[in-house]
Amino acid sequence: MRLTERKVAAILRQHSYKLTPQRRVVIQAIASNQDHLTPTAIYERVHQHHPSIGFVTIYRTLEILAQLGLICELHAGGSCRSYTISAPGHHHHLICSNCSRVIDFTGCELGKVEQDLSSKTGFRIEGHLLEFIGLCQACQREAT
Amino acid sequence: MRLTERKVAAILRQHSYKLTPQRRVVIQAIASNQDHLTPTAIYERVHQHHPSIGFVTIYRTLEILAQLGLICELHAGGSCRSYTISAPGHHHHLICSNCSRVIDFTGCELGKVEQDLSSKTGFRIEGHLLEFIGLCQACQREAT
DNA sequence: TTCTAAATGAAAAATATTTTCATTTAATAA
DNA sequence: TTATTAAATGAAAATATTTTTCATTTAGAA
Ligand SMILES: [Mn+2]
Ligand SMILES: [Mn+2]
Ligand SMILES: [Zn+2]
Ligand SMILES: [Zn+2]
Repeated sequence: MRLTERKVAAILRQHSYKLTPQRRVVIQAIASNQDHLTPTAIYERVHQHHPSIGFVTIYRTLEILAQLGLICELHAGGSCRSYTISAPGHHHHLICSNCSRVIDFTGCELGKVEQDLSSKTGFRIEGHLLEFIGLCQACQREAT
Repeated sequence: MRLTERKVAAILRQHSYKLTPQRRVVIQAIASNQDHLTPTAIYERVHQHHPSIGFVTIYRTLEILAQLGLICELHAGGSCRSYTISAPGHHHHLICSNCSRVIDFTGCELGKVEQDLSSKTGFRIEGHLLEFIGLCQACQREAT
């Protein structure tokens, strides 16, 4: 799904959000970059050409765009850092995007993928994190 | 690897770290819990029985324990939240634990795993994040 | 015991994120 | 157009998270 201005405008309007110059600029900053940008990185890029745009607008815009599915949010939510006893490098989570419940599961088959990647990239792979995001049963019901 | 007090003591000593009462308590808090605990959650648990322990000690202790591989750190590093253009729910990263470089890769085979999980748990799965952690070639060399 | 490198807690600094509120503006309909 | 108004903005303050600094205490070795 290329993220054309037209499309963004339509989707925003559908939800009675306005397409403001500030939002255009934020979208442009994200769309024109392959990397994952932190709010601060986005702010800095935007700020160069539009010094009047503040941090608050960045945060608010990101929240809306992510909610509408126009951009994708990784490792979201306040402080997402956490600790657990060492199960060295194997983590498998099933996360409910609504209620944030986390279920651990076992039995992933990533050995093959891991080897391929390792030989292709030269990385010495030490562990992995596999997270599925979705809606738990309770939250599916609740969503009517 | 059960995390016995004896073992922890040995490993700490090996690296000329001291085994202090505060560290005992933090380790105990993490080891006695299945969940992933944020620094704040750990602080709160510890604080109930040992109100004199401060936040700084928690943070410092977590850093050391993680570095020694005694505990496992998830979604680490300051602000780990970031945004990218929508590739709905598919994310595959190869992350260097030393220099933090992130490489995207394609072609994971998770359909089967996803279906199994879905039918086992009732989750409606909408996306996933697969991250391999390791050392990139450059950092392997550097580590001599 | 004595000694000392390492650890601690308090406070402050640095970041990151959210809330509040007065003002401005995009979109729509006269 | 112009008027209307719900939505958006920016500044500032409030909150939350993480790191740094430093004077004091302590674990562990001798
Ligand atoms: Mn886990
Ligand atoms: Mn990615
Ligand atoms: Zn749920
Ligand atoms: Zn590297």
